[in-house]
Amino acid sequence: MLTNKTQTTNKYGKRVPSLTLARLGQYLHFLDSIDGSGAFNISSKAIGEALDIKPTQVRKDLSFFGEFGQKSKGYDIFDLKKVLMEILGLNQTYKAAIIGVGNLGSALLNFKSLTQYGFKIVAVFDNDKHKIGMVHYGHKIYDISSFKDIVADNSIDIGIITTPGAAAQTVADLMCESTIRGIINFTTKKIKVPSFIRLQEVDLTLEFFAISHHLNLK
Amino acid sequence: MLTNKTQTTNKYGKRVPSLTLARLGQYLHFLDSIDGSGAFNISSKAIGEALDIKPTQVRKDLSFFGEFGQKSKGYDIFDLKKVLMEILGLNQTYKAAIIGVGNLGSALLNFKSLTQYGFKIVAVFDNDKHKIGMVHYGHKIYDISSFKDIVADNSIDIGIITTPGAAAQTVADLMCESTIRGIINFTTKKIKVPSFIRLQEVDLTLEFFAISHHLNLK
DNA sequence: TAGATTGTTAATCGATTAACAATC
DNA sequence: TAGATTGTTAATCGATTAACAATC
Repeated sequence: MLTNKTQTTNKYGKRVPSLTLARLGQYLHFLDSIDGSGAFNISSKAIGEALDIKPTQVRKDLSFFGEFGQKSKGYDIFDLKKVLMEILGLNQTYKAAIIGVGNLGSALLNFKSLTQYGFKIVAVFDNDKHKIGMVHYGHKIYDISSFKDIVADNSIDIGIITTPGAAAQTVADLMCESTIRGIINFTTKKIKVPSFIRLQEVDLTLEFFAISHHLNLK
Repeated sequence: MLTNKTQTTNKYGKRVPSLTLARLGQYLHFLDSIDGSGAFNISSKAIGEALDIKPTQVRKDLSFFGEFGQKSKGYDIFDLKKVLMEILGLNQTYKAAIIGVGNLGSALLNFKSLTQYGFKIVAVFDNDKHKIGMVHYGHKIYDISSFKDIVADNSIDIGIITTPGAAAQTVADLMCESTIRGIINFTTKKIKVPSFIRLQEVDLTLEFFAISHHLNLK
């Protein structure tokens, strides 16, 4: 979940709120969606209106990284997209491994947006004897016991945890001793990792709870 | 994504930050995980340590809704679970519809945690002629054109959008004219809904961007 | 009693936003 | 020039946290 808890520091040493980071991603999505519509420039006002964000917030977010606009013209769509992709580290590709080939793991395996932005799933693991060895959507499912070797051989950057919650910490520990430097945990169990690992916890049930809480008030 | 943007008001009229709401869900998950371990009480300190949250934050979050602890003892695990479930509206069941039977839609269809907490998927829709009529994990896939009737007949509460982004707003509009009062949008396209609808936007690519941004700095 | 732990107050911290000078 | 829009400053707003009295 993208909260304002974790912060990063940009290349100039400035602290960047992680909510800013989340919004930069939204800006990129929006620019992608209007690209090719004929317009060349866009204002912070227009971006803000589309995304329900104040224009000052848009400009402030960008100001952490430089000056990219032109007074009275706004931002060049193509240039801003390039800038955002650079900020978000999307000017290179990343190798990811999925651990836990359930429904969610399979969904991520086929998630087109990931490929589009340069995230490549290069290995898939499970501990279920019935699944190991199977070819699943073009990916051979490996035994979790061969995790260390395969991750090292492929110098994998990102680990995706889609196991049952009970296995999350064990899997995370395994990842932390490998080349993996970023982890996305899709289980409802919080995990602990050393500070040199970037961790994103994505708990989908919390999104449903926010809805049920709200509906229940009525 | 659970940000601190949307707020709700509790039954006493107090404003509740939505980050508080997200944490309440985490507390519940944690209590679920230690339930049956033999302990009867737990302190805010212990909850905080497990979830990497300050004990004062835990107590503050709970204080929006009442006083549930006992001085020098902490909280009764069973009682606190009950309280959290009530706050989160989990003392009843909800009927949900999924629109878009791709990989993510299928994953949610089989998401055990949802059933566990009382979210029941009662109808599944798509606009793909090849999918319509098929029985998918026990659910017949309906034509999106029959959406209005089926949602009304089943008085569905929650709409889950797992279509391609391009269809998100159209689908959302359809939902807003139905009995649906809560929407979860899994596409990367932001949608607009009237203020009486609770909207949760879940953009999974943003979680990957947070990782790539971080790895790219190194 | 001493120790543990609550609930709440007040201080601090950080993020958002209004205002505005600069300028294309 | 007048209008549009930037980048930044300073004010505001809101969330987190330290401190502590209360009390089991």
